[in-house]
Amino acid sequence: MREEILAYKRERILEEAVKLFYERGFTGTTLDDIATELGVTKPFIYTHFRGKVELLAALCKPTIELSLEAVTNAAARPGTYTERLRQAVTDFTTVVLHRQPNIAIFFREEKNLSPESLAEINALRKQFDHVLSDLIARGVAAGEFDLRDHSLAALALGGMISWVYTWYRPAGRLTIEDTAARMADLALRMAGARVTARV
Amino acid sequence: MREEILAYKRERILEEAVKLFYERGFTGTTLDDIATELGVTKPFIYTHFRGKVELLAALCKPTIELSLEAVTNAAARPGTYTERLRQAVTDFTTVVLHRQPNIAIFFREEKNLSPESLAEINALRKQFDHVLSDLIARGVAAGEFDLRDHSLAALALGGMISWVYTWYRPAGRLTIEDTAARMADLALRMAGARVTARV
DNA sequence: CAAGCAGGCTACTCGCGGGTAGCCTTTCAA
DNA sequence: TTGAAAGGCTACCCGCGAGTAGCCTGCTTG
Repeated sequence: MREEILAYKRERILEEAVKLFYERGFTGTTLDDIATELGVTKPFIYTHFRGKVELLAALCKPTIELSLEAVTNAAARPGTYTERLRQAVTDFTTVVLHRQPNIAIFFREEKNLSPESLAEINALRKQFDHVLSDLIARGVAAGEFDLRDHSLAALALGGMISWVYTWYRPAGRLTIEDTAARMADLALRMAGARVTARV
Repeated sequence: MREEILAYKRERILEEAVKLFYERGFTGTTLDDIATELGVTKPFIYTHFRGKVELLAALCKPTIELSLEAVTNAAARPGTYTERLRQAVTDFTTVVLHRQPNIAIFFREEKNLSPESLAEINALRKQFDHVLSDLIARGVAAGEFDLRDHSLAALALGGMISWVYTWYRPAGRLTIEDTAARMADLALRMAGARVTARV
């Protein structure tokens, strides 16, 4: 019970930090701003986090982990490589869109992370690229995709999807599900997969 | 002559600012850092720029303008839409890669721009998306491309290319020209263009 | 009811860095 | 040779915000 309350407080702090960092930037947000928004004072935050940069890491890392999991699980599931890639892109897009602020903050505020946190996160990103690239390579080997440079394709594909954090608007004409599905169609087409819908 | 020297000094300041903002971030760089790197002192910078944020705007805006010009010129040139899209993607990628630090700084430090500068730049970006989206739409209408949602395709395509600023390494295995050419191939494939090379 | 403690707040410190006032030096013209 | 202006530097100010010391309150337990 006490543990749960502690965890809840942590969550609330992070929630508000995400909102403000997203709107005003990391340096544009003070700990007092966050505290005020929560109806508490600055020292309260220090009972839950070591400092401002730890806050930043705590809101970036789990999101990158989720992204990695999404593609890893999709790549490992049974089925054709086409199906797996569709799943990977769909799930990754979904993560990006559900965590849009966190993703945006990470890419913008990378330089404000501690070297240690950044190294950890970059290791995850490297894995991410590897898993995706590998999935595509196996699809090519199986004759499902038509590509010479699977590494480049993985980067292009990862970029196309990551980029949605810059333009997606929840109030816009596309839902998260629509967007994810269409990204998957575009991705399969880019990979040169045989059976593709008209996007 | 005096004008030229003035312009040269401005350029040198910007050059060093780009380098440091790229490596350490906008907030992580002090005006003293830039001055020291140039072998001058802080007030020297103030004889050429109003302040730190003006420096930031001065190094972002022209780069976005170049990007817009690249796609605008390509879209307006004669030839098939396939040729025009290839040109647009090639040229835009080339701009991004030649101005990689500037592009990176813009996307990271957007929140540190003055509202006025940001509004100006965002107007350019909106034009950019419109030109690209329109080019694709006309290609579809002409039967050259096969897409239902040209706006989404433009965003996906723009993202795929913009994203290269995050991963391209000048010392890596691909030259700027190679990268641009392959991006163009991927883009045409994504657009569903008829004649496409194996990427 | 007293003692102790957890949790949070008030009220500070202090370094950093953007921005500036005013001086000094060098150059050029008369 | 002197005067003046341009260009840059020294030396400062000052606000801001991260981080902290120590107090206060109210709840729990004996």
